[in-house]
Amino acid sequence: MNRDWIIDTASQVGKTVTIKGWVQTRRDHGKLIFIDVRDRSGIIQAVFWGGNSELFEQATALRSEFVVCLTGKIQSRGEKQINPDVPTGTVELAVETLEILNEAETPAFEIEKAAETNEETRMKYRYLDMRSDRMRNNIEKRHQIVKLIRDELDTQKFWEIETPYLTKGTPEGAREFIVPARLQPGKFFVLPQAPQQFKQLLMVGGVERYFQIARCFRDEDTRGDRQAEFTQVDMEMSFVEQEDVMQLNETLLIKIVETLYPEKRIQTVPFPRISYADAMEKYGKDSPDIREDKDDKNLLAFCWIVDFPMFEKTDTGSWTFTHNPFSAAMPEYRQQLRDKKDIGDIIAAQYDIVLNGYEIGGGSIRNHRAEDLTAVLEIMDTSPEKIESDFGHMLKAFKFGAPPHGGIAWGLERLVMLLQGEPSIRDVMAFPKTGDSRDILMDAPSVLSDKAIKEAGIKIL
RNA sequence: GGGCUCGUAGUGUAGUGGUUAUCACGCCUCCCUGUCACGGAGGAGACCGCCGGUUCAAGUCCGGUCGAGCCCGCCA
Repeated sequence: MNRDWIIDTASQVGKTVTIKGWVQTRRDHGKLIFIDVRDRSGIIQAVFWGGNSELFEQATALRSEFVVCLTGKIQSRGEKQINPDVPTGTVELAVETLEILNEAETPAFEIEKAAETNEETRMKYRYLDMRSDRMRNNIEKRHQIVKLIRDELDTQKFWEIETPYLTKGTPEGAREFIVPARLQPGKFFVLPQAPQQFKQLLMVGGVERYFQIARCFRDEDTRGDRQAEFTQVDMEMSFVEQEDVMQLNETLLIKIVETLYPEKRIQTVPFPRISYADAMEKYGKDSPDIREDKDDKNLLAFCWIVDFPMFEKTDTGSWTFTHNPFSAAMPEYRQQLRDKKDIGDIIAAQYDIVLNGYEIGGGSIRNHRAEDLTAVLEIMDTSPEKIESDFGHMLKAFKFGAPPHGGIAWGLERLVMLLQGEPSIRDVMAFPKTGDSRDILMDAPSVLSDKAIKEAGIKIL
């Protein structure tokens, strides 16, 4: 590829290079023009000297965000001309040729001032926002975190497997996005709120160790730390107990911080473990912020929340699960679950990972025996017909030699948000949605044609 | 479903119910050979989100609406 990265030029004095990027600023001194050129890697000062040359005339026409290809020689700057604030501040590009690859209208906001610009404008012009240091750094760091996770889980013998996005609705939990099934009029797929059932079926399938960087969809109201569409680092393992899952994940989180955020300090290692009851009593929430100094930008206080009650009473007095129906009881409570005795006292083999007051993940050991899952559903007074229609496929699968298994899922954006010190998960997503889950860049959702609606087999009320 | 905050040139903002709506950045023209937040001179750009009401008079007060954000509910 015929281009040199700007960041590399700092050590390339004397070399003739080809730089491609965007014009960040222009400082026109009449017979001397400086152009700061930006690519993904950095910024370099390009110099055009005087007179009436054709090259100089071209440089006069350059404006903010023009896309250019520059060739020339990297030269070191005079001592008084060094800019210590820029990585390439000791060198500059003596331009020999300039090609304008594309012109640009005046940007909707100054790229260098994106941080002060209204978020609505930033989202509408996300492709401009992304050119800012802040957003580029967030996107790059997110990539590096995901890559580290992939590499690490690969060495731990995990397989990355994609599970369907067109799937079956789940009976409880978050409201789901629905997708009309054209070939089965009147029937619908839903988009998964999590790959939960599929990853358990992978365990039945003998995969043993699975992970996925999985997109999940929940049609609920949003928050600064919740989007309708988000990404989970989802994993599941066979032949493990709670301790194994927690250890592996703790090690992985520590490795991410130590490798990619060496300036940050983890408050306590191993991560403290707090029972659900203690967390509620002491902090009033199950995602406590246990930082000693909440003003310390480099302090990361991880903790595990454990010993969740398996069931809680609903408003109507019946039992419901606190997490999901697939969670198993702690080993010492498994007989009690089958006997359906003292239901409110049963502790689940369930764990949440919390960072600086945010739940960044949660998981459990699952019921791998059909009778245990059935017991959970019966405790909740689920009718035999509903058990069969909603969970029959899982119960059936479990009867064909399902291994003991368990797993966890992280909210990737929340983790990246906290590591990057951003106030919202929108800031670590390339194309986030607004508070009412609209995409103001693409203008979605949008009205469909009558033909498309008819083909989908649906009617608009 | 509910509560709260905000909406003024391209961007960020100032603006006691009273004349021609403030400032900075950006933009345009001209000048400038070492700037890097370049500098200098000049210029354009707003009908104050939208609709209605109160008032002699509304950017300012009231109601509604649209849009953005925060929070509660919700998020197995």
